Amino acid sequence: MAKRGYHPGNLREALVKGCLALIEQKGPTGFSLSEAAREAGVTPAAVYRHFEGREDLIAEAARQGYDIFGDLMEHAYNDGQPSALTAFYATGRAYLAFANKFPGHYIAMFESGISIQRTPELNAVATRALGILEKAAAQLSEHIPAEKRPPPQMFSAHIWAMSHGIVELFARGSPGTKSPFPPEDLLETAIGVYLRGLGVIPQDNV
Amino acid sequence: MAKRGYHPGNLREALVKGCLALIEQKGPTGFSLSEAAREAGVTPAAVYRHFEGREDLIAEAARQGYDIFGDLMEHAYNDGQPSALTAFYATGRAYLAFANKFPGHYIAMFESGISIQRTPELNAVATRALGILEKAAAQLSEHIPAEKRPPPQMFSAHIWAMSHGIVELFARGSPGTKSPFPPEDLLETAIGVYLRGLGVIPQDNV
DNA sequence: TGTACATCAGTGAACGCGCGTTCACTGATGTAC
DNA sequence: TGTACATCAGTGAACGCGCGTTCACTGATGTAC
Repeated sequence: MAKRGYHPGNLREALVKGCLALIEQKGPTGFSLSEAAREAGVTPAAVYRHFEGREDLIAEAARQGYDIFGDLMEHAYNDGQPSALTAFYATGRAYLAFANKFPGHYIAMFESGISIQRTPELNAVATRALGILEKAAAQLSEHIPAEKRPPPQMFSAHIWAMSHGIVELFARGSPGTKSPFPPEDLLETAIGVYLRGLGVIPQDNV
Repeated sequence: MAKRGYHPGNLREALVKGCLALIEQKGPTGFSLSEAAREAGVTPAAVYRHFEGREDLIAEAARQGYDIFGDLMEHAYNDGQPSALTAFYATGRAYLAFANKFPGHYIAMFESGISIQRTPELNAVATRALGILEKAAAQLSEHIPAEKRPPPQMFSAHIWAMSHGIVELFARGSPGTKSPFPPEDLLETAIGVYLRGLGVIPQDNV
């Protein structure tokens, strides 16, 4: 029988889980390393067996987040095939769904202030996830009349920014800035208007 | 001759200023009340003469931010008159300019997690500022063919989200997510595409 | 199968530190006469 | 103009607290023979 708080082999995961729970409750800087240890039922000192400190712990949470995020985006993208349009919409929706379903990871990734460049591994996993959005954008942009086609990178940056903005302002309990529209509708409509502006959807086909 | 650190009459402002500097350097939760006091050259206890605590101090920074923001947006809006289109573009640009020029205020307003509902005064000043964006949107939406006109609130929510997303991801040193495009261009192009999608700008007029 | 030993992942005590908050205090400023 | 007094905005000492970090330690697990 294990002693209270004795987690051989899985403390690392338990700490990340506790960290995520705390991030959701108190924000990325609203808790201490000791608190995270307590959450996992363990002495603060034990944390140092697995992480260099608080930042390192959050970076690991973000890393896992980008992993999940990448998978989600990839699935959405593939499910939308072979239509470039459907695939593109699906990745947008997946962004929002991810933020809803994994708020702790989302915060660790986009609001905690930890750098994507922090470790090569974090960089790689983030690049992969965001690359899928760019791929979807590139594919769709082939359908755009050449003379009004923006660079696909700009294209995906726009959609990313829009999704992120909607999440930040309207989807999470961003304080007091509720809009009268559900965030999903907001995003859906925004992408629709945007794509019409690009000529990907015909003007009449409203 | 005043003693070192003796600020009769203006400590309140000095504290807000110090707080803004610290927010820029360390983020909205990266400093303590004592640090803010030190920044203003004053004992921690002195802070309690003017604020209830750290949160209250940040709320005041946000309040001043919304005030400035409202003025900026209003000027931009008025300068763009009488063209609804020009006025609208100008408010979008003003959003970005504000984030650039007053990063501390911007963070206090949109990233510190303090609620717009915190005090009636904060609520009022925020509502005023954001109302200008809605006004510009409403005015512009009169130019949109009725059958494809989204509610102006949705319209302004889109532009707000897009601006906010661009600021968060690309304009401030958001870690490692530099895009190859200047944020101003990103926003300008995004709004252009979006307005084309709405039919406010003719499709050919690219 | 049993024993001896190395490794590993935790404990818990200890440390110095800066924090938030309170309190009686002090000295500068403003006001009445 | 001078004086007495109230008010106001700061000081600085004190407190208890939780934090991060270190360290020697312990006992469970895995491995060799």
